[in-house]
Amino acid sequence: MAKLDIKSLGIDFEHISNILKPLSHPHRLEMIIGLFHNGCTVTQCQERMGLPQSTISQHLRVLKDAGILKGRRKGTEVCYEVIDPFALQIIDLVEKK
Amino acid sequence: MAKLDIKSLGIDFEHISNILKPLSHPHRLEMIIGLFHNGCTVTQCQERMGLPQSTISQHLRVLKDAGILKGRRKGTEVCYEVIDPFALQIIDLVEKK
DNA sequence: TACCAATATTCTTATATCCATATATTTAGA
DNA sequence: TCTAAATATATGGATATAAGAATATTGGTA
Repeated sequence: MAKLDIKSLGIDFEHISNILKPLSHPHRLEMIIGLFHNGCTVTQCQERMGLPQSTISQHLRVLKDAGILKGRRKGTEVCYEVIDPFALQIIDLVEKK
Repeated sequence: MAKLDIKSLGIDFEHISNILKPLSHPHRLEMIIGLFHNGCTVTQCQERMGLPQSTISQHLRVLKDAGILKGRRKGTEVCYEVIDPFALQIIDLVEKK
């Protein structure tokens, strides 16, 4: 029986790990799931996670640079939301786990 | 409308990122998916990926230490297989993508 | 036991990540 | 325009990760 060559699957491993890597940090994972449930602003993240503001901002930036989040300004606040479909699928798995 | 506290979800973020992190490397991702399609031994990985044997072994060790893989010895060879259910779900997503 | 193939480990260097402190930027409102 | 609140960026030190070369181990077989 001939095996299916993995290359024929046409998977872009670089791209996928560019999504997975930012998600694979406990703080970022908690932050991103918290966006749905407990508010999407930096300050709200900061309050529930108990981390310095700059640390929160930096984690959000990693997620934004990866194309996972985008920020929407409302006055002085920025509300972050998940925009990457694959990331959404992962988050779904995590929540069901 | 009262928001659901994220803590009530009881998600173990540390544990999840301990699975996600090892998966979030392009070589390891390719390796682990190749296990299904193109052989599960170190040598087979090595041949299809074109990396030094020690590099392959080290990546497999990371995955094994995380509890994602286990190795089954057959004589002089070791056949690796995925044993973590969450990892299997991720792999499933990746293949369907 | 001696040897070979397959796999694992050690060691080393280079690079990346994490996270806190301090500082800058942006926006709204007086 | 001055100020305060929210967010972003710069910097630096500690730690972690990546990967290849060299070496060690394990298992089968003569």
